[in-house]
Amino acid sequence: MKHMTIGRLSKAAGVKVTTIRYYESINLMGKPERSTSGQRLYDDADVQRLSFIRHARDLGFPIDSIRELIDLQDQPGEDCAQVDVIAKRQLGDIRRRLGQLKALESELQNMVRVCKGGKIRSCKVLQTLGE
Amino acid sequence: MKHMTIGRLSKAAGVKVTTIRYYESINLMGKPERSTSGQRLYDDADVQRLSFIRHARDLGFPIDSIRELIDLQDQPGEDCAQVDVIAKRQLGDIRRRLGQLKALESELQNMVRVCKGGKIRSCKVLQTLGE
DNA sequence: TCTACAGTCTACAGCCACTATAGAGACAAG
DNA sequence: CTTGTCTCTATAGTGGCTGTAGACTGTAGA
Repeated sequence: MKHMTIGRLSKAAGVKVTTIRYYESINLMGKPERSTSGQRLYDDADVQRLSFIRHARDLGFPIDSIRELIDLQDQPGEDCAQVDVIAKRQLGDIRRRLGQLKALESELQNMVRVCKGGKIRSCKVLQTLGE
Repeated sequence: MKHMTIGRLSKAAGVKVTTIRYYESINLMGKPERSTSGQRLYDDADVQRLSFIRHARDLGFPIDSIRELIDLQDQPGEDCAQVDVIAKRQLGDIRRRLGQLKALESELQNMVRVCKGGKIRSCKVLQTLGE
């Protein structure tokens, strides 16, 4: 019994309406049934799937990884090693970005700290950037 | 005396040729002189400016902030407070992203740690994502 | 001088993951 | 019946580039 409009799915899963339609257009969400007037109709399974996607997106998983994870979910008898690979790849990605950001933070912090005011002519921040 | 081709500028500043042309198209780099056959010609001032841009990009400054910084550079008598504002805004940005990434890292790390192998049916990682 | 081959040119499409906009039709509450 | 909210499609824009196609130019070696 599908009865949920896209707006209610949106609230239930915490994903914007436009984003849901976007997910449909890239086949991340399947094509839903339609009412006689053409409105999309969803059920609780769709809420589940969309919540899964949202959580994974919140954790920074790219869409393609999410696609892989969903495919894997449909093979409950297989070994979960591949899931682990995807999650660890994502963790590695995040750690790499963390490292980069930390380096940027300290360089920027240094730049800002040496600024004692004054004219642009002698601005340490700009000088550092120009090096 | 402008004599440097775009390829040599590219190497001198560490910015790809296509990116230089892109910067020109968005008016971040000015329109260069051309040789009789139409090739772009640059000089050392262009190397300086492009290096400045590159360093700022490496630090994650958005193009629009870089535009502001370049504009400020052209007013050496003004107070550098505005430069400070831009740099601190960028630092704030980076710190916000750092905070987010750290949160993601620990959540992902937890997910991966509880995985003891087994079948997808009982995969903790997928279960956590589905919640 | 001929020939390779690297470099350069323009113009446009594609990337990711959406977001925004326009214009029209559908539905629920008062 | 009106008002306001929801939904529909289609298309363009975001940021910061990257990739592709097809043509032209410049240079080094045989």
